[in-house]
Amino acid sequence: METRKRADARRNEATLLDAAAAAFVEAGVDAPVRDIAARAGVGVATIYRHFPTRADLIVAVYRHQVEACAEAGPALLAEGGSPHAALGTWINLFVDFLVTKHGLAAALRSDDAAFDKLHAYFLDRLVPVCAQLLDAAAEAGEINPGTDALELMFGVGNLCIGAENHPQYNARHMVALVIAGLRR
Amino acid sequence: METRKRADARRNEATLLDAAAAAFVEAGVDAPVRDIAARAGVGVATIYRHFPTRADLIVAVYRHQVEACAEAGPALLAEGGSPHAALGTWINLFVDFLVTKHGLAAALRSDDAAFDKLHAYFLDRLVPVCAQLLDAAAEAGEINPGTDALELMFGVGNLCIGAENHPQYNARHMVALVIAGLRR
DNA sequence: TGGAAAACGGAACACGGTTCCGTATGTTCG
DNA sequence: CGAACATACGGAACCGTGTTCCGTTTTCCA
Repeated sequence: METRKRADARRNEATLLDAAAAAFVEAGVDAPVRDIAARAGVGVATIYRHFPTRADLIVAVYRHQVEACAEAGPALLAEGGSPHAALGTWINLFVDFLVTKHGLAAALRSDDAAFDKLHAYFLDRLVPVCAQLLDAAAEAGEINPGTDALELMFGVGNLCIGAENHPQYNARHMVALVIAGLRR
Repeated sequence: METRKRADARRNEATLLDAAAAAFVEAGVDAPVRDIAARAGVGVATIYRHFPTRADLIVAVYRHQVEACAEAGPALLAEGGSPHAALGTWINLFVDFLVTKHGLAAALRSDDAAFDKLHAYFLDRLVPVCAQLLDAAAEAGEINPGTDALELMFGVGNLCIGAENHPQYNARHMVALVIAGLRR
């Protein structure tokens, strides 16, 4: 069996997740480490012990939402509508997720090494789903084949940066153009 | 006449522009203030005296290139080809500019107040040009009207973030999709 | 040439991430 | 039950970067 963690450690981890989630809502995923620690009533080192990089913490906080998004892909395809429509709907789910998490899109695109894990997690989990949707649409002759799923996800992620500020900019409009541009 | 600046001040300003340009090429537009100062052989305060915010420095370094891009818009239209093609070519000029300036796209999208001037400068200078091209294409019936030039520029800028790293991502592919998506 | 005004340099400060280490607490075994 | 060990903790200390302050130097004009 795996070595059992100490009770206080498990308790602190849960407390930290709550505190981080709250801090992220208020101040974005760049919320200062000290703030999160203070909110949870622990020392800063405790955060680093449980989540060595900020990416680990972000992944832990949002893991279930990412899973839900990943699982929605095949479900949309199974509904039997047009694959292109399914792709569009799914991308919009992803956009909804990103734009409601202040700064997450910016963190995702960051090339800072600390965010490699975040990058890897999102890509590992979501790119295959996107690829599946792209393949289905290409097979149905609705879009031109040859678009790389990774590139598409990267681009959509980029389009979502700064969407929550700047009210003049609506990421969904640009994403819609991209989806339209895929059409054969 | 405007109050004449001291000779050493003018000299330092020119030196700083050179140093900053060099630093930007090597380390991107986020190059540490101290590095730029050291390169120019001046103290850090001298930078702040001449360019109160980083945005001022960036604008000063790239002003002529932005002007060139702005002037290319009407020129492309005047060449007599299809307005939609002109729009595509012009956007690609803009993309070329952004992706060769490490971190500039990221700075542009930043909502940090320090970059307001950078934002304003780019938008004031380039959005009208983009709008002109959009209008021409719409009038020619090549694209659907209703796309906001500001939104398009913002989106294209976002797509260029991180293009110079991540070799798997080519901003131009995504931009091409957006341009294609504009088509009626 | 003298002195006021302009400009300078670098030390000092602020702030956020990261690490270290002495202390406290949970756990296990006699 | 209680001692001893491992685990986890807190917060002070450290580092890098942007920003400001102030005593000193340079320019320029009278």
